[in-house]
Amino acid sequence: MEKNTATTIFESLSSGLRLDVYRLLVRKGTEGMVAGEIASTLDVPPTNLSFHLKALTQAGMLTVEAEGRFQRYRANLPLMLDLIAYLTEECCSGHPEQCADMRAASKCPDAVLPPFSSTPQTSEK
Amino acid sequence: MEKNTATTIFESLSSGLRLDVYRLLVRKGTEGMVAGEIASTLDVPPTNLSFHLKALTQAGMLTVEAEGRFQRYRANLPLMLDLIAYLTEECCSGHPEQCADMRAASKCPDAVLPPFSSTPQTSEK
DNA sequence: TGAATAATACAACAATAGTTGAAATAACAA
DNA sequence: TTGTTATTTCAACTATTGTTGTATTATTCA
Repeated sequence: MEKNTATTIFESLSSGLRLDVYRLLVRKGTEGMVAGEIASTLDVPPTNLSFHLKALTQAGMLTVEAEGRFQRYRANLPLMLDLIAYLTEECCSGHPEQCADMRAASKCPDAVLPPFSSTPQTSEK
Repeated sequence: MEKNTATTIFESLSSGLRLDVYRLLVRKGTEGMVAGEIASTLDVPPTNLSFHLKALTQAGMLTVEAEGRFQRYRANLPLMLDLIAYLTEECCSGHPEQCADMRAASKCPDAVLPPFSSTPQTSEK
């Protein structure tokens, strides 16, 4: 993953409203929601929502599909998993026992750090 | 996790420089680095780095420990794992088969979505 | 003690992001 | 066709963030 891709993703989730949108769509899964439905659910002006949907979509966090005059948005979960892999790339490089310690300290020990659990990731700097 | 915690974390990683700092420290593991070492490695003015270290530390992404007149910074990996759990909370609520599909679409299929892995494995439907 | 070093705080300015209402575009329905 | 609905684009304004140099605090060492 490119560094710019990662920062754009983080930027896209750094607003409370955009985070609400993304999490709402994660819950909806493959069904997704159309723009107006999202706007009324979160009680934001359509023009403002459109601004944030654009940011999320350009970051790749959402996909959009036209349905007549509606636009259906869905969360792009695979991209999130790729981001996680990028973040933990070369974690504790050369010292896997440290990774195990940190993992155990999480409230969610079932979350597997990709480079620790499996084949080494290719580092693209 | 509080929503404000999550947006502050994303905000803290939305700058290219702060992302460089975080990833550098993830690689260093429990050893960490002192501020001046980070500044010279990334070639940024100390005053500017200090600004960004403060943001990352206030977001909880870094810990800091005084060593005489040095300040040693380390990445807080457990918080990242908690963030992942928060993001994928209630993913595809009620439709685990969708989660499996999305997971398979990732470049990193070994990355386990926490709420999916802790969901009862007995599939009905 | 006094000089040197590590790091942060402050102030000023430059740059970017967020919100809103009005207007434009495009699809549907009567 | 004409009117209605869904969504986006645009322009203006407000608010926030990023960078830099200087000053300050605190620690080490001669």
